[in-house]
Amino acid sequence: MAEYTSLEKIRLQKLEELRAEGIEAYPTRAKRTHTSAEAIAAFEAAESEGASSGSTPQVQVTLAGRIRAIRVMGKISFAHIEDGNGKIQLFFRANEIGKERLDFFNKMFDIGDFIQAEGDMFRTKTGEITLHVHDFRLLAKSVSPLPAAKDETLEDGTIVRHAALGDPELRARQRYADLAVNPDVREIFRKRAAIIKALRTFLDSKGFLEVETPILQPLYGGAAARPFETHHNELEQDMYLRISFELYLKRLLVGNLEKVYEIGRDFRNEGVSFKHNPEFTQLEFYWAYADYLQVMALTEQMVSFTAQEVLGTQKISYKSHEIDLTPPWKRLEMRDGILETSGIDIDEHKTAESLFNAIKAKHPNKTPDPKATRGKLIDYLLSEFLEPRLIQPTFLYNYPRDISPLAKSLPGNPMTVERFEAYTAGFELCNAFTELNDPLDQEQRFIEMGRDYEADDAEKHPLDEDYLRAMRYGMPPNGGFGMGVDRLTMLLLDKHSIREVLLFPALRKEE
RNA sequence: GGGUCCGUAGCUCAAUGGCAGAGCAGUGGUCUCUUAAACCAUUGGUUGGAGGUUCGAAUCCUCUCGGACUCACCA
Repeated sequence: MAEYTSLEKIRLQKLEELRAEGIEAYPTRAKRTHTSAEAIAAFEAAESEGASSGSTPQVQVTLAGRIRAIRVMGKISFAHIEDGNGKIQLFFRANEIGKERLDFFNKMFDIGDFIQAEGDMFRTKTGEITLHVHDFRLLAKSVSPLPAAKDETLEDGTIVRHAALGDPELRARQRYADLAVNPDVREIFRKRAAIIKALRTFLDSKGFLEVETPILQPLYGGAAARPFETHHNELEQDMYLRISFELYLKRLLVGNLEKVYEIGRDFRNEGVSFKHNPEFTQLEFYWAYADYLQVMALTEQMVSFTAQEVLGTQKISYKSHEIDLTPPWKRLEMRDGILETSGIDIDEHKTAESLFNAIKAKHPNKTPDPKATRGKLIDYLLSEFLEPRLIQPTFLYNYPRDISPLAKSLPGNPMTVERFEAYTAGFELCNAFTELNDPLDQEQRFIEMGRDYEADDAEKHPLDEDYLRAMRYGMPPNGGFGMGVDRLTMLLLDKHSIREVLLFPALRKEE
């Protein structure tokens, strides 16, 4: 049972008064002929027409929206309402609607209420295009006051928001309130939708088929992450929420679907941070007869296309960095990048022990994990030395085999696989490789993986026999790709926390 | 999970051991072109929660809840 604040009690009192007067506070139907933007455009058009013919513009509209500000001035009142397309001012005057109706508006309507108002458009003395209200009605009463900000329009047209809802927890927990009072937050999610649409448009245009694979899986795989576990009662079996799409999408290549992609949710039962949420949106595609170099070329096209579609430019700003997404992006072999930044040539250290000693000798203050595999040490060098310097989009390619169990080795170089990651603004954007399609090699890698993780029960990975069975039928050579859509959104919109680009990020439950 | 920091009115924020405050919002009033409207008056608090130290705690201590940043983890 909700406990009401004093402000809410006042509004509940108003609801009772409305009911007593026989006024429905939540009518079933609303009417609107124009959005705020359409009404303003219609009036401007009528104005310019009137300028040539000499007539006064006549534009009758019915608007609907949420009250954001009320200014009562004796026998007139002003209000601003906001709808999905913007704001517009309402002008109430006793001359037209009568003193009684004006008092009714002043007394019974609050910021946050939804209102329907009809009248004709005009320009106020200060030039603002405004609705001259002849009739109005309540569409929905707001019981709880919105954490409403006040917008100040400066002389140069910039809008300063005062007392805006700012508490990051409250904004995420009550995203509905955040969205209601912060138009720029709504804009983030419009752009996010545009990003996903652009990705689809791009892949569709390249002949990829969008598919949907199981989220609820009897086995999980395709990434190194702990899964969420659940249980199916009727089947009497444990199930997992997927941690990647990879193994199912590649089964489709076995089935002769040559180019497939999926955009959907992955779930990883791991830490939460500014770039990690337990559920996140992933894009993966698999492309038969392509290799990682072709995937690289497609990646830079796809990301630059998306930026162009959504932002109208390929030059973006992230934190204080100016980043140019125009292809081609820089290509840097991982070995060279690590050598340049750390002074260590990983090819000269074929074992974990040798590489560990080299790191300690060269960088005594660094603390790599002495139990790490060679691949993990290389990953450590990458994140310590190289990653922070990769500001402009860069493909880092050729990765150690033992941290890439699903990727194919370079011909003649079994220690290294054909894999790349794209880095921008110092963080990883995507991960791709020439996919391993040799069922016997794959089985061997799974067994090796099992051995590597044996000590660490939490990261123990099941061997997916069905995936191997599929692969034994024959899988075409192919290139595969995965990208966090949330991360791409952060990059393109210059947002520095994943929570800013998720409508409802994971939060601890209240109380 | 570790470290650092934060939590005060519906919102934004003051008060650093000595009477819990301001602006906005709200309520009552003046006001027929305002726009962060203005002006006059006024309501509003278990200072996240529990315990402790003290003559006295928003302030210091312990525990706890929630969050931010950061580290670890995250093929």
